[in-house]
Amino acid sequence: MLSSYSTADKVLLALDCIIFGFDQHQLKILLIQRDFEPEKGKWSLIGGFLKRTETLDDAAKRILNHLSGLDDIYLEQLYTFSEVDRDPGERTLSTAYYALINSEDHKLLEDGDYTAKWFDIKESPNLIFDHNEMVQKAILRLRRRAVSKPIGFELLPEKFTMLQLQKLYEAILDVELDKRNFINKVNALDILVKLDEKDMTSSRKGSYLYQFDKEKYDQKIEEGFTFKI
Amino acid sequence: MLSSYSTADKVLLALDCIIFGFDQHQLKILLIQRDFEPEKGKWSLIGGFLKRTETLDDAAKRILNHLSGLDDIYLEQLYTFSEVDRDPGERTLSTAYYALINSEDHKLLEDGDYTAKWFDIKESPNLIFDHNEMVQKAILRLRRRAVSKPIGFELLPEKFTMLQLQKLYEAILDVELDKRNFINKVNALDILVKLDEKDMTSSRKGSYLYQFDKEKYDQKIEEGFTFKI
DNA sequence: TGTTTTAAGTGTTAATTTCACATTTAACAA
DNA sequence: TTGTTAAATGTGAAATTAACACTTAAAACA
Repeated sequence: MLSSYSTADKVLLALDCIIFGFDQHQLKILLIQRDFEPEKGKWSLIGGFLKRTETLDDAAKRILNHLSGLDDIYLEQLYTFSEVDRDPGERTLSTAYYALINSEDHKLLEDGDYTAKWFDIKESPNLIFDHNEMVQKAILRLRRRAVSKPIGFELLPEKFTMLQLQKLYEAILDVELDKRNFINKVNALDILVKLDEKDMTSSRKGSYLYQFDKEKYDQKIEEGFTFKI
Repeated sequence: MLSSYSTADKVLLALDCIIFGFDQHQLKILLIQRDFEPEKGKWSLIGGFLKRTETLDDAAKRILNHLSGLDDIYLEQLYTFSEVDRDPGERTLSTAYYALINSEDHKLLEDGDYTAKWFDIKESPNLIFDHNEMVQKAILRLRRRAVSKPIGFELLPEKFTMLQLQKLYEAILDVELDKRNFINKVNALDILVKLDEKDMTSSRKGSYLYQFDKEKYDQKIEEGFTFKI
């Protein structure tokens, strides 16, 4: 190997977080207004730079927490973007992370330093640099993920109705699903507990609430099962 | 955003290439003996450092070519590894790339500076740093990839037998497949041309050779079809 | 020349999964 | 009590997948 440590170039490594949110209806994305040059004032993903003493996973969490107040979010690495001129300021690579959270549960910080704001995914503004590309890639990954492992149970309120779960899947996959088939498939997974309680806000009859059985779920994951909507 | 360019840390960014090969029987992996400290003499993935003026894709190609003589290989980004002490020499992150090639077609350079050598995937030596982990992750990705899109047609000789194709899938997936079902599924894809020629090396009767119909294949890819063995 | 040997080639059936689809029911309101 | 609203429920047809064994072509050999 000809290149050794001493002669190799060092680079800036940024992180950008694609945070998807679900508010019972729509898939949203969390963006901030960039407060420094270049591209000051434009919308961008939540981002920052890696420090020498942390892993990428740690950095993604730190940056997300710092810029949005969000805590305890499971972030997954997506891809490292490396076009030479992707950031006109300085040669910077960026590792993108993504997460899917319940945008109603997690309250955003609202102080003056920066503004993090939820956008409907279909109406989000144009983003700086290669951030649009990052979002596209994250959506594709999220979809593939959603149909292979049950994603998003963690996303809903602790108790939720089948319809809510279905809406979540419909939002992620951007398709309409058949109610009966959806219920049958989810029930076949055997990872939900049907409660005696009903949610009465949406209809006269009320709809049963379900809870997610963490133990069974973890067991199934271990067995390596896949979910296919 | 509080961190700006000037205050951010710069880091070394390495690349490591997981090159899978197939020689009609086994899945192999290409390794080299490291010729500098730390860990000099131990086996490792083919790796090097990113230069400031190139993309990761370009760097991966350059490094692979330089250390193995392999050219024109399609490499795909796998993951960026970032444990703080993953490289005891200096704080270094590494983006891993992987590829699958026909190890008989591509001849390796054989000069004295370094030694690249194929190992049976099931008998490969222990590797330095986190390279074992990289290989594991690459295998999983390759498997997922293999069952969703037809991979590996490019891997075989131009003309190949059904059995060769089946062996390739068996090697990647590490399972045994039923001959009849395999043939039926592949034929259903309608992307192979059956030739009048036979391969007489393996049996008295001889087995028909097939060729891969690039045009049909590209068209199917465009239509977004998936392959499921 | 015909008998043996070897791997290639081939098709059917049962089981499972997926999809499409319409009526009844519980609760409240009027 | 009647009307209204959304929730709950099941079946049959179609498609896909999985399991499975015998025949055939060609060369080798007697």
